[in-house]
Amino acid sequence: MLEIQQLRTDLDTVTRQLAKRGYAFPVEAFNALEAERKKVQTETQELQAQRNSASKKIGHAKSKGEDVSAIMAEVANLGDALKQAEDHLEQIQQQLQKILLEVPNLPHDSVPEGKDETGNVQIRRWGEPRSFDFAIQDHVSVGEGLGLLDFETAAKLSGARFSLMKGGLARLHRALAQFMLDTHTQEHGYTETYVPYLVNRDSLRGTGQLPKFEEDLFSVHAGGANAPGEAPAASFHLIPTAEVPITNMVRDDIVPLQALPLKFVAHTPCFRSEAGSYGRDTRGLIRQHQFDKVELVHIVHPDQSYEALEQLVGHAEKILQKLALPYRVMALCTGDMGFSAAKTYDIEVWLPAQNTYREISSCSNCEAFQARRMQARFRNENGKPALLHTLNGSGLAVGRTLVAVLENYQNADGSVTIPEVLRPYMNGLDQLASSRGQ
RNA sequence: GGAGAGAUGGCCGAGUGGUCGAAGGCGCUCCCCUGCUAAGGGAGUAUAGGCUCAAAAAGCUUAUCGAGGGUUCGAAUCCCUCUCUCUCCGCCA
Repeated sequence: MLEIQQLRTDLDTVTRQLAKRGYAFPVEAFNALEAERKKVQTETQELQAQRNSASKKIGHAKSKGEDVSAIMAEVANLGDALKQAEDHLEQIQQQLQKILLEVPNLPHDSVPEGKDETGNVQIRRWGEPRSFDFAIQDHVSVGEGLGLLDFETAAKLSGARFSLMKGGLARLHRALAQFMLDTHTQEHGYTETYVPYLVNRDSLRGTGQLPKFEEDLFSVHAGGANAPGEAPAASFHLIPTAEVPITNMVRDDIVPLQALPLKFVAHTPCFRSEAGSYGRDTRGLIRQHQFDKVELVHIVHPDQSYEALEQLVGHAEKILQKLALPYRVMALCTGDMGFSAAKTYDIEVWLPAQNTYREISSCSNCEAFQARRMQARFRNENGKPALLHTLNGSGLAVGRTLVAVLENYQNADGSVTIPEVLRPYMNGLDQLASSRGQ
């Protein structure tokens, strides 16, 4: 959410900035509502002041045993007018709020301008893609060839965009998550957290998924999807990312200055409806309704958020470096950034079967955008509450990391070498060999 | 699931219709006092808005006592709904 003051005083800048990311701010509707709001709010508050002072007088008079009928008469007609004014004001403010909640964040000055992903800018590249002297397979063929990856059964259990892993592959998946958690907690100073996978609507509003992206979420209702008479507010939503529960830890809080920065990591499943992505990445593990992710969140002093963003990306990169997986870091352009982000780096890992780099992490500084929605504050140097800055990034998407391992570490005989750093998590195993159902 | 109790400022806690944004205490800030420390005295100490203003300062004003609704000229206080916490019972991984 943007600052309403900024919209009132500097609307031109705001609309220009938003236009960079392809968002047309409804200037006229906003200005009309604002003018109306100002008028009605003043009226309402005047009426309230009248009522309050009359009521006070009645109180005084009564305590002295005086007659109050004269003052009562004075206020008699106030009620209806006041009620009407209050209702009107409420209605206007809801409309303003609706506009505000759907406006994306302003891009930081350093964000390259562009319309879509073709406008993203490569910042750096790490590692050299391995050259293969045999015909490579994609991760699906590798996994199925090993007998450890089974989409057919997953489809029977749930449907499309679900997966089933077995044996060494399931273990490798777990090993990756453990390895990531251990690295971030032991080497990067994150506090490990275990968080709810079902969250309420306030949390989703706080991080920006609601109200605009409802169709991307799965929701659940106690007692079944059609629980009679159940209000939508009583429903839960499955987290699309651990960013939601972790970041909302500080919602409605005032964090002491000396507690900053807060750095949390969590390994959670993520659930996405993938509405609107029909036909994209239908094969394999790349785009699933359910996937695991190790998420990093920073809650920081506003002066430090850009420094924190660089650190955050570095922490995610570290995982790929340890796994010796080639990647590149992209600065997303204005047109490709997510709703809440002021600046985003994507990390893209090399997938030999696709002969390209694919997103495996997205690290964003949301500045005060989420904090304002969440009323997440800290007590600043002057002892005054001020909005925090929030950042989040994948460190990394576990399923996609598994894909990268399967493809980059595959061998001619269909086996997969297990990266060094994962072997301690695999009971010393050094490769996934063609399974006879272990 | 059943029965009961509760939710008040940074914290504790008083307050059952009127001068209450809220006693008192703790904490914190500033000042005074005191060889140092400790103790003591005084003052201050919520948040988010709106309006006036070029702006700041300042002033005026509104809202907020878990959330939402209602009664009333007036609600922390009365009524309704919800959320959460605690105690006991039941069930359960």
